[in-house]
Amino acid sequence: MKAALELYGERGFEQTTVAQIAERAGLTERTFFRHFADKREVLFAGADVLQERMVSAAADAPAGTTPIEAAAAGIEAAGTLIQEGGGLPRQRQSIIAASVELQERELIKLASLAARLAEVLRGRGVSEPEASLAAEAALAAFKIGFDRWVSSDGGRDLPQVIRDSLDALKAVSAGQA
Amino acid sequence: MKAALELYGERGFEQTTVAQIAERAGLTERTFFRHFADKREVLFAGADVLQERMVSAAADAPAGTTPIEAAAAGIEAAGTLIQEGGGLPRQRQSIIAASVELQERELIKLASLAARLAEVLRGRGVSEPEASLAAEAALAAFKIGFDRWVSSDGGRDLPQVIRDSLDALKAVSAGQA
DNA sequence: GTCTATAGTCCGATAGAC
DNA sequence: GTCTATCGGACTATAGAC
Repeated sequence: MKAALELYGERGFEQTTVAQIAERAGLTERTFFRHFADKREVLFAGADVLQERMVSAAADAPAGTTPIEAAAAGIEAAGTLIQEGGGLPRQRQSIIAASVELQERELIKLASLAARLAEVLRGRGVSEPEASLAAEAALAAFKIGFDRWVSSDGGRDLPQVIRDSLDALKAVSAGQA
Repeated sequence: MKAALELYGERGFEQTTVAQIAERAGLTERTFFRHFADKREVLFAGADVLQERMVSAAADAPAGTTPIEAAAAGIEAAGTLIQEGGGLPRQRQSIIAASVELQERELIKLASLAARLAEVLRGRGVSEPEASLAAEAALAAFKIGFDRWVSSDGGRDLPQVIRDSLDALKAVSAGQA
């Protein structure tokens, strides 16, 4: 997996073959596909942990919290976890940004997060379509906040950037220019 | 292309080979790939027309329209166009729903719509991140409205369903349960 | 660990439309 | 003559089957 990330960074995702990854890691191709369903999954190995963290945070929000704020708790917790990854998330994102195939995979992972978040909200008594809409809105804020955090050089706090994004989304939804 | 849609519906997308499509259409595999970049693109042949319609509608919104309402004009126009497709969009969606690969492609097309919409909003003087957030919020309402329209049997009006979704998103963003 | 089906690319050749 | 659509065969890599 370290070998895969290195090669994706060096030559690009499409230009890297599984054979090359296996060689560098001292394995066979067959073994690679045992660990990862396909070439792309290497980049999304930690997705389930992130999902769990987000779900827990949203589910643990105090009773009476509005749907959008419960969702906000989820995406801020996700931001905290990502920030703990240090420079790796940024490196990972630059690889993804260079490949349409990887962006497709990224988007379906985000969609899966939104679906789980909507599920949590429904568990909190929110009905449809409000649960799905709150979840999608929160994920939009998460995505854009994360993008801004990645492209900013510096030591901005990711959960805070995500929070600001969500607040901006609220404002723009309310019709503020 | 008609041949491809038939086969995807009959045996499923993954179980259909390009050779089978080509055979039914009376062509060769090579020719299929001249028309479509890959197996999935067949399902998204009209995407550029939809994008243009959406972009025009958003760009033509009266000056002074708020960002979210300009975006709303775009997604409602897209809904009108889809509705003119009759039963085809529903058939298309049932094929997509059965394949993760196709869902990935669908999501990146929607992301492309959001990106174009954000561009239009910036052209209208909206700054970032507000432009991207309004675009993403609108697309979320579009997606969920479309899903609800597809799963409803009846003759509901798609642009109206999308409009209702956006209004619900506004309400939920404002913190209403 | 081997074998195989399939997707998708590259090279070029051919032929009708205008 | 140029543009566009078709076809043929060889080739690589992914991914699944055995």
